[in-house]
Amino acid sequence: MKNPQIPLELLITYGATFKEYQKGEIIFSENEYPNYYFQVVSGSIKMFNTNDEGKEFTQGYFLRGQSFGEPPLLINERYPASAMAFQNMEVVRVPKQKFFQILEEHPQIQKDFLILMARRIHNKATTSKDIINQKADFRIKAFLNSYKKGDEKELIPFTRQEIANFTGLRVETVIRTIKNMAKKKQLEVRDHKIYY
Amino acid sequence: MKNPQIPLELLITYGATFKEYQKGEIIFSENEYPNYYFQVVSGSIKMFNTNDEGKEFTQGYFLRGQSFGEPPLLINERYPASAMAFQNMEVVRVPKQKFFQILEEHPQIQKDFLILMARRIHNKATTSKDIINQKADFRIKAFLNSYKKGDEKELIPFTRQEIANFTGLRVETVIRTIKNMAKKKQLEVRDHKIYY
DNA sequence: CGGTTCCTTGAGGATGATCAACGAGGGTGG
DNA sequence: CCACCCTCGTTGATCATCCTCAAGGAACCG
Repeated sequence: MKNPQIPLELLITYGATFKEYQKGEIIFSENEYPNYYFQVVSGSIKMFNTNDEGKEFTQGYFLRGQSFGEPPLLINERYPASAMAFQNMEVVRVPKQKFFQILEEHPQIQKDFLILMARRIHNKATTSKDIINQKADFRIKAFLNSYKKGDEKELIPFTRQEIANFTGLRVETVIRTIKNMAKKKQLEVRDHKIYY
Repeated sequence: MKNPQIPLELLITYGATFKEYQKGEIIFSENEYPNYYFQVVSGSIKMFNTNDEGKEFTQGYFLRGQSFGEPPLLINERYPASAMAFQNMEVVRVPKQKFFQILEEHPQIQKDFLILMARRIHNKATTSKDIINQKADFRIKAFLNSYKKGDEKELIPFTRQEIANFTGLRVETVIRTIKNMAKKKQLEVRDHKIYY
């Protein structure tokens, strides 16, 4: 695990336990009260909401080394979204009180969390403005840009459904829009795979 | 100023300066790099984005005592949105380096900021899910709920345009939807004023 | 090879956007 | 006090984008 939010060894000294999840399993659900601090050991998770009509909205993905679900823990509120294993994966967790204790006893870690939270807000503000009030192709471009690593054209490892869930669009709209973008040379589709 | 994020006296010992803005004046703009830590002394500000077609999206309002624009400051990034005086108002500000110094020298304040950032994320996650993927009346209800203080029916102090900017809708849509909600007794409109 | 997941296409529909006027109320200066 | 202006609210008509529904097709995996 590279650059874990909190080193595993440290977590272990505070009584951390490890747990495996199969792809699709729920780690916690919207509206529950948090009891643990979580970190991804391997694999990744998806944070998401489901609306009245069953349509899903993806708040974000969390990869190996990243912590997730801390804000509600810090402010004693219910989870605003659910967390699901996006692949077979492993998490490490410590009980709430232990987490607070870690923050107290390790000022540098507390500071790291302040920076992390700031980064998350920045991210969410950017994502919001890129989705709300924007046309389908703009939303998709914003998504692709944010998940792109380098400058070269690269394979986008998300299904059209996943892109739809993240951008607040429907699969069919994503398919048609992407086709259009390909026609305008804004991206490439080879073998149903998207390169951007 | 009640419950200011950082007490004014303390800010002053770190060289804070005060500045007044007229309603509509810009305090900082999207894409600029931050140089100051800001706090509202009186009045309020609006954080917002403008899209290609000039349509505005309101990220949030910040009232007296609240700090704003800290996340980009903490992570050395550009502002993702602009800040404008929503009324005639006053801010207090300290230079970036002084702000970091305050955090270093006052652990309790650093902790307060961690909590504050967590609260903001929680808020943004909630707002996102209430806007993206939702129908007009749901968006408006979510907005009204979030800005409502008590349990009694109360006057909503926002224009329809402001509601539109916050919910990602158009004024006309807000007007028509509110009219409809009034017909369904979900709120009241007397003298053009909204009670909810 | 069969099942599962993902992708695709077309037709039709609905919600919200756009455009163009106009109305209402409040404040200001003559 | 009245006229004017400015901001905000309102309405109707038309339009566009995206959604919905329904039906297959393609790719991949065990």
